[in-house]
Amino acid sequence: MTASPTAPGTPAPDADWLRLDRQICFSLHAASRAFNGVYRVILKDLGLTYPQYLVMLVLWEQGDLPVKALGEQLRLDSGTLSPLVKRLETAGLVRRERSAEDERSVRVHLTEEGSQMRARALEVPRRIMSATGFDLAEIGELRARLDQLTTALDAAARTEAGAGR
Amino acid sequence: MTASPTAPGTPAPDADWLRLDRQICFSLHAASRAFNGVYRVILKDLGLTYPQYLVMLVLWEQGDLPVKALGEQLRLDSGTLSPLVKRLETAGLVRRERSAEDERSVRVHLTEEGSQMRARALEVPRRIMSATGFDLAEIGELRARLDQLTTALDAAARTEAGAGR
DNA sequence: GACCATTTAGTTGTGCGCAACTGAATCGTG
DNA sequence: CACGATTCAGTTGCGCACAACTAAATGGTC
Repeated sequence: MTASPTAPGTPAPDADWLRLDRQICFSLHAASRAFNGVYRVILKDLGLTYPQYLVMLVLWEQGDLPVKALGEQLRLDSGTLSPLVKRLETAGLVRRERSAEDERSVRVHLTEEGSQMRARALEVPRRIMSATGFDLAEIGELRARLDQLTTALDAAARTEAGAGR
Repeated sequence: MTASPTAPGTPAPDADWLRLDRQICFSLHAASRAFNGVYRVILKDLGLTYPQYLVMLVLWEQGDLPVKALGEQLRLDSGTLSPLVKRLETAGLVRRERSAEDERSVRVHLTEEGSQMRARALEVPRRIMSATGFDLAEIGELRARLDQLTTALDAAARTEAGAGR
């Protein structure tokens, strides 16, 4: 089906590289979107998008944090986080407060409603797990691979970028 | 570091599930964005975004196709493809033509410039490969896993969706 | 204390992704 | 032939992601 169309023994010609290129990166891209689709369905009850859910997970786990710290953990910059957190605030789940010590910093606090949502979110992971059809070991293995990949890609993006920062 | 914070012998409490959940889905999400970042750097010379590059790959491989067929192969709907293809047309890489037999269908044709770009794109896969730090076998393995995951997730999204179509 | 570089959020603009919808062409069935 | 359902592309609206920028606060150095 997706097997090589190349005659046996022939080194992969450029055309095959383009095919392969599509396959690997596309697989990742497609898997990411598929995950997003499942989350969209499961999170609909909570009224959260997947990135919003990620922010809530971090807050539930670590308590109030500055936007900066959220961005570091989720690898998102203020251009993404600022409007996202603002939407969470509009939904009544968080509150933003300028830090007293450092007026540049904005801490994101959970509201009562935001804290209470955690209880309703507890079932989400299990539903996601079952949707993948993978067991814990397989997921762990895949996760390790992906993290390894991300690290390599991030490093490559910096060097490929020429005189990268 | 990311190891379980749970006391030995204790069955993972719900809190740990929320942690794990963040890790697996987040890993995939992060890897996908990291890939996108590398492509952004590498494709800048060609003036393409990653999704635009995917469309060009399909056209280089299979020749002119209706929008519908592009969407099936890339798992994208017209809401995404229509403006994307329009941008490719503005860039002079493709041409859109209503099919004569079926006036509903629009075939996407490569222009001369679009066809010629293929030669310049041939080096892209190798640069991407080297950016991943993975060899062919590892990539193939990862791809198989991801495709398996996508299939499971797509199916789950349909059934989770309640009376899903 | 004055000045400049850095840090931190936020804003703007562009593109992707998807749900929901519109409109035109086609097909099927009576 | 007529009429309703379906198919296909496109549009609208919303949210995410990121580059590039702005604005305010902070820190370091002379």
